[in-house]
Amino acid sequence: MPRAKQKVTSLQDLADLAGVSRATASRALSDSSLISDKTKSKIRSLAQKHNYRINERARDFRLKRSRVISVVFMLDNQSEQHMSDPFFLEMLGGIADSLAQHDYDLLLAHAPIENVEHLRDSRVFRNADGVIFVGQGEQHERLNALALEGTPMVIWGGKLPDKKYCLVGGENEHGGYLATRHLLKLGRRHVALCGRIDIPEVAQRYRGYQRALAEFGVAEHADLILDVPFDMRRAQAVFHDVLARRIHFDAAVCASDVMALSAMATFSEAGMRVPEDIAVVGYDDIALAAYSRPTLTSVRQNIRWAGRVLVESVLGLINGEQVSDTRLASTLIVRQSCGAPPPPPATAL
Amino acid sequence: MPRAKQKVTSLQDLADLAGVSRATASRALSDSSLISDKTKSKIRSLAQKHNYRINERARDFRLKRSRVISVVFMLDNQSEQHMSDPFFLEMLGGIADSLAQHDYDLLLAHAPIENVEHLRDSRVFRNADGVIFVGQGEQHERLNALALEGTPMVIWGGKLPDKKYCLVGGENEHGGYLATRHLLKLGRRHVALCGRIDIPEVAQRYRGYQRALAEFGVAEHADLILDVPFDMRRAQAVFHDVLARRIHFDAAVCASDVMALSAMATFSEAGMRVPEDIAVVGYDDIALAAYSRPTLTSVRQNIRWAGRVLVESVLGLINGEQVSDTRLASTLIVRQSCGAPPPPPATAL
DNA sequence: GTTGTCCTTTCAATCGATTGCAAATCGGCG
DNA sequence: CGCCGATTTGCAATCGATTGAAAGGACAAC
Repeated sequence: MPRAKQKVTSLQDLADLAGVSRATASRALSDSSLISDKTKSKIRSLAQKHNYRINERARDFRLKRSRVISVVFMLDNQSEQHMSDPFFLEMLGGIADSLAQHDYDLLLAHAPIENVEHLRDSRVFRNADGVIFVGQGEQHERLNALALEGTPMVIWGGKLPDKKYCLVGGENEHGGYLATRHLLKLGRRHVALCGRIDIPEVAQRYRGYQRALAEFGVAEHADLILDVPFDMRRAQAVFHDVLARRIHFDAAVCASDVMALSAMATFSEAGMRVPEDIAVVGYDDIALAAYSRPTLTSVRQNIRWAGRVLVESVLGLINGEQVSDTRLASTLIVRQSCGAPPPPPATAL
Repeated sequence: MPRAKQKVTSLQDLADLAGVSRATASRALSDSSLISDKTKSKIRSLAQKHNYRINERARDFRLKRSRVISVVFMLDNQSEQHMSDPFFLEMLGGIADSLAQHDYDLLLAHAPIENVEHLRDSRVFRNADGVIFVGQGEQHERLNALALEGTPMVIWGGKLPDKKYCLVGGENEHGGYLATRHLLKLGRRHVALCGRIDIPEVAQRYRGYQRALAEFGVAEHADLILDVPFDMRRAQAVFHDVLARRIHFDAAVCASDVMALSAMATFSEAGMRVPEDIAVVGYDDIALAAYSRPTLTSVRQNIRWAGRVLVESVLGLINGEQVSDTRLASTLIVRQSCGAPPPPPATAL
């Protein structure tokens, strides 16, 4: 009958109850080999009976750790911070679940892709044992500098030659290749690539795009490399502009599903038929992609797994382990019709 | 020239540097009236010069607070936790921004709608100064009990008569009314209501639905009240089933945009024309709603503002203030065509 | 010179844990 | 009984801040 007479809140209370010292109680609970089994079990059962729970904040303070990991989303919008892509939610869900499993808290933050410097002295770095960046933006150099300062740090993004940080990323080259090849196989010969080439992940997909073109003997055309931002509104503006400039293309590889949906809407708005006139392929395979009309073909990466890997990598760094980079597989999901493939594994939080 | 000779990490270091005691340094930094201006400015400039930052964890420990607010998403899926709705991301973004502004951390968690009990003894409650619940699920009683235990707690949801907790919610009755009236005005007479009536928010919208029907002299039909879960996959199954049962309806009010998109896809998959045969109205007005074909009419609530209000309410409770409930306005967004209204304010994180 | 007042500053306890080292206890053996 | 070594437990410092109470100093009045 676990009925507490009076609240046992501190280790001292528990120790008093057991008639031992605080030190003994502490060691008993942490299963130190210094304590006899008899004492251990006595203290443990008392703790249970009085519903004692260690004050984690006190312990963390003493041990000079925080059990907090900061998660920084790098957003490509200069002025206002926008984060409307379900991709982020899926990634966040994967990270959050995994952190919870390891008894870590998560501190959510965002940074504009053009400057992470202000994070250095913020809670993001000061109050956390480690940091996960989602996206590199254009901050490669600054991220390198931050990594060298010692805070354990892992980044989701694309590999750059001189990187000093631990990286987790998808097979972007392969993904770009798959998407492009898919369209070429369908007979398209004027395939646009939409995204910001100065973002490492997109740059890699661009290489895959080039490889596919080469394989099919199709010449690359500079006009078809479109600098489209991830932000929905601004993406739409760019697509409008592209149409206005009467650039001729019959297919588009987009850097995200949201971008693809945005493209599809803009194109059909302008009177073109999708996919008859312009076929579109997205990236990420978000759950909603299955519900668009026409349904969206997309390159899937296992984002939830990516979250788990990011967490395990940063915890490894915290424990002083040698952590190597990880590359996650990319697969092309071709959707025939809405009902056919069941909606992809939805984002669990 | 802010050049630190040796690291000044603790208050003690700073005090030594200034030739005062730790107590004086502490008071100087917190602007206590006990300290003379001269001393204050001396200590402050020293702190600046040596780049001293207070150890927040130590302070929080001393002050027995955590500066963490838990955010719990209540999900309606029994088995696996799914959270694919961009609505959550928008809400989370609003909450996260607002918490950051007040220098609070956020601890992300989820709970199945059928049981929040396990949270009681988890970090969610033990390590946080307050808790925000997004959704009530079917946990009204348990939430009441938790609220009475003393942890500051605010809930996003629908008002229930005997609630003991602080509530923030939308004008659900009005929203349901607007959506239904919109369809009735278009001449539809067999309007289905899709959602789970046992969830308070949906129950309120149902009342608005009834009011609109009554206003147009349309009889309510029990067959048209469809028990559709929020989860995309399961929603789709229900819509399939409804079609199989040959229930006749020419319009649907859905409890979320994701549900509406799911409905539209299923219906057109089955050969019906949307909106000619079945018109659909969603709820939340997520950014992607503007990009669906046909575009989705939806009821908008200002979710980012809701996040801010939730945060301010829970902080108010923490400060011992009397905090009253808040109701946010709902407006119907009728979309004519994709490009016409610019995409709604995207979700900022 | 002594006393009283007011303004500053310091002393020292405290929050709840961990841990190196010293001390106590125990059992066994000469 | 005394001693020894091994095992078990306790002492006390420590992490970095806050804060009530006491002490110190300056200055004016008596």
